[in-house]
Formats: sequence, structure tokens, C-alpha cells
Amino acid sequence: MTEFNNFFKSAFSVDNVIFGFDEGDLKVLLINRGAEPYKGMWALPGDLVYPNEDLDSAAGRVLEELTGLRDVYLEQVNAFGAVNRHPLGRVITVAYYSLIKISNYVVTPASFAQQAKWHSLGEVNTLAFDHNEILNACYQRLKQRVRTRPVGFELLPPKFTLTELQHLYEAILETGLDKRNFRKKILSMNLLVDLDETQEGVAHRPAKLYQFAQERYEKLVREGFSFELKESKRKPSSPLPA
Amino acid sequence: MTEFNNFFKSAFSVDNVIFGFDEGDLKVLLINRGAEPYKGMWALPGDLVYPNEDLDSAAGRVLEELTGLRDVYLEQVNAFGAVNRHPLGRVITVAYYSLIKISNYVVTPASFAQQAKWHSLGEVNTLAFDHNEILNACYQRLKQRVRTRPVGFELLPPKFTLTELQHLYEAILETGLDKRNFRKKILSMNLLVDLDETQEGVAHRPAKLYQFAQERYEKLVREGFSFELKESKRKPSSPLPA
DNA sequence: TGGGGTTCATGTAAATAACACGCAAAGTCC
DNA sequence: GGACTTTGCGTGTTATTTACATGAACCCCA
Repeated sequence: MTEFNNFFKSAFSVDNVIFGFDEGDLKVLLINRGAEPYKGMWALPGDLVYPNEDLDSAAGRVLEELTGLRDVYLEQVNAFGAVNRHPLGRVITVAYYSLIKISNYVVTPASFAQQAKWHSLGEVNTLAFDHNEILNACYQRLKQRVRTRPVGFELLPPKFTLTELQHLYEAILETGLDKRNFRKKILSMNLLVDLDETQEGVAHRPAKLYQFAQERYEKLVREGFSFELKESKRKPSSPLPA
Repeated sequence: MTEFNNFFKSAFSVDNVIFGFDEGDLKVLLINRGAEPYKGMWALPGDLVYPNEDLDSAAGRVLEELTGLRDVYLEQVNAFGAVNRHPLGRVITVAYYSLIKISNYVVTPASFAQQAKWHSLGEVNTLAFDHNEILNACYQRLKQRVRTRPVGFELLPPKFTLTELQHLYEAILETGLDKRNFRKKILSMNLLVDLDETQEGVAHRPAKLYQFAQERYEKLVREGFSFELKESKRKPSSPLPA
């Protein structure tokens, strides 16, 4: 057993890629590290896992400490365990991503951060540790999920317009979609409830508001669906912000 | 840093779900544990990760010790870290699955096993640790992969018939497929090379042999494809072995 | 109060992909 | 050489996906 105990010299952490959606693009919540190593650099929020804590709980805790949110969509993606990924010892990390409604709350930097801030996915620079790699893996996973589960909705406010929903898909999939085909497809899934309300205060014809049908939503999350739409030939999504 | 070091009391392992395909059904390679805990029970092959070893390397090592094979399809699935999943301490495990050509080699039980043996997926009973859960997660992942990457081929011998290929898909997807549609679809992918050879010694019309086109294969592994065929109405796969 | 600006909402025809289906040919076995 | 088994193809039918344009609703401002 002595030999066995030699192995118990490592630790593990969770890192959480927190996605939000705002102003038409996809964002990640990053923290500015308040402690060494990598002090002052941007990083994914994460923490060592407590001895009596499950991985999922740890990921949920990190999220809650930072945002105050519970009961949020949270999915484990992968473990990262390169030998030297952490300068202070052998630490493997388990990556999670979560989807939150960005408008729902105020970010309160946790103890381990000086600052927490949303970054557009396209504007993320070099992060601490191997966090760029982790971020990328989580983003790829999200991209894939969006095509087979209706998880996109987790990112939207309770009431939304079809155009907002389309912009969300376009941002995640990095593509442009045909409006009519998008609507036809999404409406045919019986996933949306027409609220008989419209936007107010917009300087143009107001759009109808929808919410998603909870039961149907859960069914589709469980069973999966297939959302495949070809990139629109006519209106490729602009690579530049307006 | 003292506090930090309190965390370094845990270990991590890899467990490897090794899939093979033979006699028309999907198999997993299990070991009979030669040491406590769970001595004598069937389990997934796995091992603690050495202090200077990457996760992927560890998974590859486990596989090689058991089968002698290198350069095999290997994919990480998930980490499992329930607090009490290991009776001797906090050990989280990272699950991998690999796909091998079952006929290629002889199983040689590694040091940690008394015995290694192929089990049909349907005949797996209670395993050590949380290995049933892990096995299931890996199987689900494989099922999903098969629909978007041509990984199925990793399980077949270098030369195979279309019928064998179809049986493989049916076994993994647990479904029955229409022969003609299956052929049409798979041939239209330009993935197969007709070897101009036929089976020998079979008591019926011999089938043509194919191999898969390496380049095209790699391209499709990278880019993905979509293999969706509806379950055949006429010949649902029999739930019972012949 | 009406004209300009902007976004919303919608339907159809053409092309493509998926589906169900049956029969002749190529071998082995006896 | 006749019976048996499995292979290997092609086609009509149906469902899905694609491309595409115009009038309607609302705000703002002159």
C-alpha cells in the first residue's frame, strides 16, 4: 500500500467555461487571476476540487460563487492532464461549460479573482495555463450540442424573438442562415410557444415574442433532435461587428 | 502553500473500454481483478496514472500492456469523480474507449489481472467500481461517433465484405438496416476500395472484399459525415443471438 | 399626418435525399 | 445438375431541403 500511496500526491480541479449571449455574439466569462501562478492574466474560472466534493458539484460551486446562479445548464467536456500543465504540481483539470442568461445577474468576482468580465469569443487572447485549449474544446462541444439538443435556449431570456434566436444560432455556428428556412424549421419542432405579445419600443415593426415549451424542451433535450441547416448563400454572417 | 498542499492527496486513473467486433456482435475486453479492492470481479482495464505521464499516454499504456497494440483509435470520454467511487481513497478516473481489430492479436493478461476476456456487450454483469456507468457512457459515445465519423472501420479486419460492415453498424446502433440502402449510402461516400477479390470457402455466393481508402478515411474522420439511415421496417435486428 | 426607414412575417416551386421494394446471378453442397 | 443460400444491383415514390421577394407593422420626424 506504500507504493499505492505514492500516487496520492496530485490534485484535481475543475474549470468552467461560462457562455453567455449578448448583443448578437457569444461571450465567455473570464476572471483576472488574483494570485500566482499566472497572477494578472485572464483565465477560466475554476478551483481545486474539495476532498469530499463531486466533480459536478465543484463545477456548480465555481459557477455559483461567481454568478450566484444555481440550477444552470452544466456539462462536463473533458479532462486535461498534461504533465506540466500546472507549474505547482501535478494537477489535472476537468473542463465544464455552462450556459447562462447573461442579463439575469451581476458578476461578483469570487475570492480567486480580482475581476470578472465577459469577453467576446473572438476577442479572447492568451489565457493562463492551458485554458485556451480548454476553451476551444468546450466551444467545439457547444457547437456540436446545438445541432442535436435545444440547448441554445439556455442562453436566451425567457421571452425572445425568432430573430434573436436565429442570431444566437448564427453566432454559435459561425454561419449565416436563411430567415424563412430557419423559422420554418424551428417552428415545426413545436418547441416554441407564441406568447401573443410583441416587442415594444423598437423603431420598426415589432416582433412577436416566444418562450419555449418546457415539456417539449425537456423531451428534446433527452432524446435529441437534428438541427441541420445549410449556410445561407445570400447573407453570409459578417465577420466584422457592425 | 500549506493549504494548497492539502489537496495533493488524491490520485487519478484511466479506465479503458476496449471494443472489438466478432461474430456479429460488439464486445468489450474485461479483466478479472487480481488484487483488492474488488478482487475476483470483472472490471475495465485501467491503472493509476504515473506522476510523469499524460492521460492519453496512460490510456495507451493500459491498452498496450493488455493487447500489445499501439497506434490504435483512442478517445477520451469523460471523467468520473464521485467522492466514494474508490474504497481506498479519492481517485478520479478518466474514461477512454478504444477500437481494435479483435482478430489481430492475443490477449495477455497484464499484471493487474488474472484473466482478460472478451464479453458481449449484452452479457456484461455487475462490474467493479462504477465501471458499469463508465462502460455505458463510452458505449453511448461510440454510438454517437459512428453516426458522424467513419470510426467503425477501426473494428474490422483490413479486408471485409459489405455485409460484415453492415452487421457492424447494426450491432453498434442496435438496429436493423435495409441492405440496399445501406450499400448505396456507404458506397456513395467513396470510402471503400473494391479489391477485386472475393471471399473463399463460403457455402454460398462469395461476397466482394473491400478495404477502406486511407486518405478519404482520414478526411472524413477530420471533417465528419452524416450517416443516418432509418431502421429497416422489414428486418428489425433480432434481439436474440442465432 | 404622411412619407421614409427599418424590421417582421410569410409561401411556393424545384432539387435533392431517403425510402421501400423484387429478382437474377454466383457460388457451394450433395 | 438441382436445391440452397447470400450477393448485388435499379427504380418509382415520398419526404426534406433549398432558394428566393414582397407587403405589413411600427417609429420617427418634418
